[in-house]
Amino acid sequence: MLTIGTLAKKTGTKVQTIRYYEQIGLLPEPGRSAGGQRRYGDSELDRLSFVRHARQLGFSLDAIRELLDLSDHPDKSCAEADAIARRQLKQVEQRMARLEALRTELQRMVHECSGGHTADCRVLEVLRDHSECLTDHDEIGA
Amino acid sequence: MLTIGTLAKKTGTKVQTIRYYEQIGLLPEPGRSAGGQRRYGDSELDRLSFVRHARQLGFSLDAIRELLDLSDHPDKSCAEADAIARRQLKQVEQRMARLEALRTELQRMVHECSGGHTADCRVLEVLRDHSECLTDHDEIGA
DNA sequence: TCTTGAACCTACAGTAGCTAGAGGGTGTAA
DNA sequence: TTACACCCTCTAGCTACTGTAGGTTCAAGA
Repeated sequence: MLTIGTLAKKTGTKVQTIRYYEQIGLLPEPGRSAGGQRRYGDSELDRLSFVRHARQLGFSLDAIRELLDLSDHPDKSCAEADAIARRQLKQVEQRMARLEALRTELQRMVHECSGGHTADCRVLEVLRDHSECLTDHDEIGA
Repeated sequence: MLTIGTLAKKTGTKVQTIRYYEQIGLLPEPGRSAGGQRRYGDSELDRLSFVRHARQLGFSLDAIRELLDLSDHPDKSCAEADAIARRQLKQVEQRMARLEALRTELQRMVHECSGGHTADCRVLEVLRDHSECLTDHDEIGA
């Protein structure tokens, strides 16, 4: 039986995060010691590892909830899990494309800056005048 | 003189967001009509455009605050603005590298999925077993 | 001049995914 | 038994907004 601190160390999670996952129903309520402290077994360790790995791959907690549910029902079709992963992949690709455009413009700003006074700063100038912008950014957020 | 709604349309910002920027001190308090409604001039339009453009490039509101301050002092050295932009560029490059790794693993998951039952789903299997993971992910978040 | 309806106002709550702190209780080894 | 690391709950905070409730103002048309 593991304490919450041990589970945290084993999974690279903060203690508060584990309690948070329990609170939002991502992890089941664990058993408790006589004094009321949480005690975990291997199944909880596996479940939390699953969650952390999925988080590291950028899945949202909602998506992870779906994936966990699928994982709990081995007879269900795999198609749904596949769809979630594809959706995630698409999001990652979109974000990459967006960052690519940002990188280009930031590089331009930085390379053109000659290092004088802010009055002539290319960085500020580019920010001031959107029309100089080579790329279109409809959406905000990386 | 522009109403807040017109300013919002011209800059592609939501009305609430403009009020929020004012609240956190990113935009100055504007003049008001006799009835108490906000009225904006060209300087506010420029300032908000600057903010939006910087946001679109992924700068944080804190970074934008610094950039605005520099922009307000044309005699200051450009070096600081340059440093902020370089920091941002670095962040973008780091995020891209991270997304690249995620994309690789997601592609692997998706390509290996044969479409049967979740019991044999590669997607879930990969998530379950971190040791199969080709990449290291210390940090969470794109 | 009056009315209508869109646009405005403030204040507060909610979003994701945690993280930190206060103030107190538990578990274990010396 | 005492020390001390660890655990508990509860609440608030973070970023950058977004939405809602309940009420007021403005400008155009009758």
